[in-house]
Amino acid sequence: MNRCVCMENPNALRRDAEDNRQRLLDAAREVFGERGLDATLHDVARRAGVGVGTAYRRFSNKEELLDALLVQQVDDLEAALRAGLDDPDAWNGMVHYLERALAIQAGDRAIAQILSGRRVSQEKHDWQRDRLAPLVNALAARAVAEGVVRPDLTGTDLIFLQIGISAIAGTTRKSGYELSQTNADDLYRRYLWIILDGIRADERNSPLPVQALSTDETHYLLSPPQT
Amino acid sequence: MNRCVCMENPNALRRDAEDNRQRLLDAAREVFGERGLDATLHDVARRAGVGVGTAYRRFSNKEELLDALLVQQVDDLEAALRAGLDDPDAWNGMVHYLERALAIQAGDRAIAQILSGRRVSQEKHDWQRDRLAPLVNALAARAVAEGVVRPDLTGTDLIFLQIGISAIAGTTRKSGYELSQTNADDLYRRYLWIILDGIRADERNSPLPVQALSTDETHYLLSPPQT
DNA sequence: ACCTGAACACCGTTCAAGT
DNA sequence: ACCTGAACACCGTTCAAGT
Repeated sequence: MNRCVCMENPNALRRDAEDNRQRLLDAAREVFGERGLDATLHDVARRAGVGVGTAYRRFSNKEELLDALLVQQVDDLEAALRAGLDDPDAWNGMVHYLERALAIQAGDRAIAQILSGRRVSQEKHDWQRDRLAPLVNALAARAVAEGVVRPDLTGTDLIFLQIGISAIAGTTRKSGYELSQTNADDLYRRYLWIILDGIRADERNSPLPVQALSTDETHYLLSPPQT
Repeated sequence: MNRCVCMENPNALRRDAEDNRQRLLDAAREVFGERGLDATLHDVARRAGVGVGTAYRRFSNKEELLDALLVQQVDDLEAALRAGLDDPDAWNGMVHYLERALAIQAGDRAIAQILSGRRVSQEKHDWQRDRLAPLVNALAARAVAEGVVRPDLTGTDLIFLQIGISAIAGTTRKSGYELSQTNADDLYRRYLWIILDGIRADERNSPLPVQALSTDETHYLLSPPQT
């Protein structure tokens, strides 16, 4: 019996339930990471070695489970952002953040699909505004202040550009077969670097035709109120 | 009776069948354009005013129907490419092509979804290689030859960059509600222009970390042999 | 409390029955 | 020939029955 555990935290799951929850998360990360969002909850449950019903007892639906995975990724992104801000050089910090963020996204098919347009959860996306947004904004603002990027660059620009590159990475992600010399898995970095050249401060930069979105508008766009 | 028609072209569909085919294509363009790839064939058939079975008599499956829509879009893209090549100014021709191509893609949710990563048909994608690829390659090669873009730019780069921007457009495509001042529908153009600055010839351009893919490799990646 | 798997609804696809 | 819609399989989700 685990009375003490219960007394310490009355909300804690029973140990077997907690085990199953973790097993489901692990299985989900594998299955969705490999096969993308179209993978089946039946498959996830099978890989986790539990019944489908158990998945639905721990997560109210498929989206909730994906959301839980997203939260883990957001932890990683937050770490990457903080590392970027810690870099004494504003440009290097931004570049390293983008490299790291995209490596995370490119390695997980489901994440890439979500970021490149497929809606998932409508709620719970406070994460972006509350946790990541101030950090990306700071990263962009510092680079602007030091004059290393074009003066009209914003944090939301970085988000949208990440979305674009992530879509490219999702397309080039090899589905099993080998490609001649070039490693297609890294191809997205070519476009990251082209975009970095477009971001860099340069008197030849053209004035942009459309204003950037504010953080709130971006948040609203990426996770609109439920239908 | 339509004996003459039959004699002229023995493969022609009966008039009612041809009508239904067109009705299905129109309905499909509307439904998929509005709601994206997740829209139902039942819905398309209903909007077209025919039974589901009819859809399956004209198109062997959902992918085939989407393919038929793609073919129409490819006609438009080809026209945009030819117009770009006809422009006496290499840079303007390329920019106008990209603007036009992205306007087409941004206006259709299904197209944007397809381009930003969701696989559709495995066959029939000879179109890209056979019809569009030589034209994009020529557009890029001319700009390189005239020294208006970075010397390492290829036609396949334009394709992948389009994919990225298209993903951004798909994300910002408003789903019904208004956004303050900025028109979110046009936001993708902001990123097109940032990318154009990254593409433009400039001695400060950084060497790219990854080689471009050849046309054949790109084709292989975008429409691999069947599983 | 929690677990399981049969059962239901929905959508892609097929096919027997109609014209 | 072509059209139709009921019918089947598959996957998301629920729930009665078991521990």
